[in-house]
Amino acid sequence: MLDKKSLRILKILQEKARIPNTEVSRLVGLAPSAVLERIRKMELQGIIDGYEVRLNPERFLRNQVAFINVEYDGGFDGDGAIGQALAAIEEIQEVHYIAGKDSYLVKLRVADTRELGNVLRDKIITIEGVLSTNTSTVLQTYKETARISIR
Amino acid sequence: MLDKKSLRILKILQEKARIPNTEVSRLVGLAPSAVLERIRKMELQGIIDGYEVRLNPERFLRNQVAFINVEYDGGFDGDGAIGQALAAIEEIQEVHYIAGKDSYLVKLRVADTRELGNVLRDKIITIEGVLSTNTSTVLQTYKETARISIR
DNA sequence: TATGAAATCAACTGTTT
DNA sequence: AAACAGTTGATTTCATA
Repeated sequence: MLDKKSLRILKILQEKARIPNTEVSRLVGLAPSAVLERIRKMELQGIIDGYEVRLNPERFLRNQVAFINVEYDGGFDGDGAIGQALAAIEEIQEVHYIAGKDSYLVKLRVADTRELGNVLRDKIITIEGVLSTNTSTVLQTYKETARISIR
Repeated sequence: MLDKKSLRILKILQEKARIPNTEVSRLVGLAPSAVLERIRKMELQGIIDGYEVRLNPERFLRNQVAFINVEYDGGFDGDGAIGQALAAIEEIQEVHYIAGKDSYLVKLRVADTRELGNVLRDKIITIEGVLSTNTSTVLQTYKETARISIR
């Protein structure tokens, strides 16, 4: 479905999404108009979902990462209501429903452990149906990317 | 440190990083050259780390997400050697060292559970010092973003 | 730090192969 | 699908406020 040139374009965009099209065209050996058309097509097909700036969390007081296991009472989770309530919390970056454990795994970013406590107390355990939480705080991050290796 | 206009620019770039500067300038009410200079400065200061394309994982056979707890023998983790070895695995998107548990938490993306098994068997448990793994597979994802709310 | 003018370069369209 | 040429529009620099 995607040929070598398109994969090449995506790899370039994964590194530097704000690169000019003409530079991409030089790198992949196509005319700028051809590159433009390929990118457009991939955007329309939903292969490319968008472009994001990567901000440095340290500069925005979002240095503390934590993962939280959220257990709940099944009676309150119709249509994933709890997952949606968790997703609405701004400090939470990821909400996953985990197989087998009947629980959600949540990733969040806050300034420090004090703020972590506040979010837990004020925003998470107050969700109707949430029974308990189990927090793992991160001491060090060795890798953190949304990149997928393209093949 | 960052005034209202710069925050506004960052918010715009978080949504659409490939937006032309002139359009940003119209949105924030500054001249294009002023927008350019602000963005340049934030790039140099490390506030902006880069720009990424967001690809649709389904289109690249990366639909299965899993979180893996990796326990290890402390004697083999000098200088975070195990964290680094985990980070080098292409299917792994995140590697975090977790407080208290003496373990790593890893997030990965693969095509399916078969591939998950292969990565575990061939790439993770083969790292010297890794004692055991505990995998949580994701059934549904409600939210998944690297965005931080700017303030 | 912002603006505005001017130059360079890129984006985009239409046409052709 | 791609290239080419032409037009529109964006980026960038610089002088100035």
